[in-house]
Amino acid sequence: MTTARPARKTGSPGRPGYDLDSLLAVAVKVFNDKGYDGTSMEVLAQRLGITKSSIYHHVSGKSELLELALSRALNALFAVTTEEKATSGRYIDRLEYLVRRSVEVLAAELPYVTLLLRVRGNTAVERRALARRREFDAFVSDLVVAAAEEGDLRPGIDPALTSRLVFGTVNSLIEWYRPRTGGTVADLADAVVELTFDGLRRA
Amino acid sequence: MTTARPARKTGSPGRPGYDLDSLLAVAVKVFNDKGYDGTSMEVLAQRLGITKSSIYHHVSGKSELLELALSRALNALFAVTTEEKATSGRYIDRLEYLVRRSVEVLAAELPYVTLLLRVRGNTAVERRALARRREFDAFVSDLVVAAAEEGDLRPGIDPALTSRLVFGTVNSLIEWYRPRTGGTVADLADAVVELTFDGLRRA
DNA sequence: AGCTGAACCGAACCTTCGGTCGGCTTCCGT
DNA sequence: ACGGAAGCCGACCGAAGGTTCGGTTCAGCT
Repeated sequence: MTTARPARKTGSPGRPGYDLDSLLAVAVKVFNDKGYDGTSMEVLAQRLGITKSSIYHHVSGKSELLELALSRALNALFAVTTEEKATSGRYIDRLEYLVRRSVEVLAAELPYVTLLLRVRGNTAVERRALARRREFDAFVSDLVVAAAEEGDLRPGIDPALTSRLVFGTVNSLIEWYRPRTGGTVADLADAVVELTFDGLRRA
Repeated sequence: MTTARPARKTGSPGRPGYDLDSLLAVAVKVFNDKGYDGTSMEVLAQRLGITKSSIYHHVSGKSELLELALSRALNALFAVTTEEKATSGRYIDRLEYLVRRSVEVLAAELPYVTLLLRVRGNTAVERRALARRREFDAFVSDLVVAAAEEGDLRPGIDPALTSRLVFGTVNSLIEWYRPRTGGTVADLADAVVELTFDGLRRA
């Protein structure tokens, strides 16, 4: 199960090997495979092709790996909330845009977002991440409420419930979506938006 | 964090305390809280209000607790696939019925299904559960394909993708649904079915 | 009263875990 | 050609992990 280690991009001084980013990428993959708690530094080192102690040259400990990964996911998601199309125009259009972009971010940063969505809150690092995630959820929830107030949603829909379901649909992508398997990300986003906004049944 | 232990129903011989079912219920709750790998037998014992070793009177080990819980969830889900309304009639109606009943099962067996949906496949027990879960997924996937062939789905819909999205929506309920918070389970099932089949946008 | 069955306890066991320490190797720029 | 920077290793440690074992407590039955 030992993976060959990647030659780092030349041009920088020092021995070739992992830099923080390439190491993090492997670590997150393993975390997603076995779960954070289920991953020991030992097996992580094996998959990296280096020893346990070498990991501590790059990070201060296991929890820092987690923190770096979670921050990356959260930053990518929050970046969407400040894009222009998410902050102006009719609310249902903002919502559609946000759903579409969320799918795209999720696809682009799949391993990191996956890890984020599985955090349980066992440690301080995890609890901080959960708090930021709730902020993001609130942003979307507000959009649904506003879209309902503008009269663009089907009548009789509960906004709070709806935003959770929509989110659930998007987030569930991590369970099966894998890059370069079938269509493009844009196709995927189209399908999600279509199902969410127009439904399954023939009109 | 020590929880008082429940008095078992009298009438049976032996010292009062936990029986397998009541113990399992607590264990699953803790597993969902902290994750299976994140739960030590020590903290589990604390929450039970008994000692570590006492747990081994009821089960052979940590993994048996997991196995019992996962079986319970899987049996409940598979039971739906043999109900009459899931095996006869137009396929889109079978599908709608299955979605509705899945929501109900998920609500009724919430902790157990939650645990099931978080399994990663680290151990043999987990891998067996994942295999059975894939069987269930295949059942639903076939329904969507058949409904498309009967012409009851919106044109241009990819059945494989759709079944995954629909399932994702249902399964995402475990992330936030809690019993006795707001409406009944039937209301919830209605909302899920409505969003899934008729969509969000005003017609 | 005495026995039996179910549930429980305490202390130990061995393994695995996350983390530390001091020293070595490989590359780049000069 | 050589010095510093970046990367790596092997041996080790204390703590926490799951599990075992011999013995104890408590309720109901006869």
